[in-house]
Amino acid sequence: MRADKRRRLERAGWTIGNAGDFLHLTDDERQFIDTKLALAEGLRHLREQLGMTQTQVAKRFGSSQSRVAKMEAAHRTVSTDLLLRSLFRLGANQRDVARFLNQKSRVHAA
Amino acid sequence: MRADKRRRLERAGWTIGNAGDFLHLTDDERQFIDTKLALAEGLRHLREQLGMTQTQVAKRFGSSQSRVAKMEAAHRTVSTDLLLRSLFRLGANQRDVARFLNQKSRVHAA
DNA sequence: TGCAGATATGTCTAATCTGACATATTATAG
DNA sequence: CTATAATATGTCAGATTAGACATATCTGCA
Repeated sequence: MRADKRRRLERAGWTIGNAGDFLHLTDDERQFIDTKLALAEGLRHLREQLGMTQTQVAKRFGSSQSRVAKMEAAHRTVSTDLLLRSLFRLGANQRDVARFLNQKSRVHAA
Repeated sequence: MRADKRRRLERAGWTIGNAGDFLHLTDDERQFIDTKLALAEGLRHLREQLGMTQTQVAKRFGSSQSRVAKMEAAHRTVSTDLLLRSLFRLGANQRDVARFLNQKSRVHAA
């Protein structure tokens, strides 16, 4: 992995010291992170397709813009429960979610 | 929905008074529950395929048998984060998870 | 029936997540 | 550049979830 991916993970709240540390993640932890990132990206795409701002989405969710930003960043304080519920609230269905997961992972082992 | 489904949801910890109450769930909440049930079933099938008991799985997870039982029951005190992490720990990958989601939901609107 | 292994349920405390809010950064128009 | 809308980051208190443990129920089988 290089800088771009690294930055994404760090922005997502994963405390990563360096690439070496990253490699300490077990395979299943990596897959879990990939899954979260996939859902987060799906949420962002869905919102953009709907032509909504994070603030508008937040209002619809009864949440705040900052939480929506964190959802889309797959921040560590955001659970997959929240991501899934949010996707469904924006009109996605299980098949859509499955499609997001099958999309090639955006983060690969270094 | 009928008794069997109803019982499943109740066992899963969803406080359901009656079918009418169930219908008060919004569509997105129903989809979220379906998703959780799909992951929970996937976990049970995976464990059975591996020929492991809940206790063995618990040991591997560093958790307890009771937690594993609750995972497989999609109990309300179990998050999708825990279900996903557990699936990956048992060797599933994102594609497998996506397949579980695409499996026809086992719970349908009444 | 009665025992043993497996699975299910209830409750507790610590850890994690949630929305709110303040504030910072970034992007776009004029 | 410089407003202004949009998005991102940090922190906190209240809500939810995690694992532990006790205990109950279920499932064969002698």
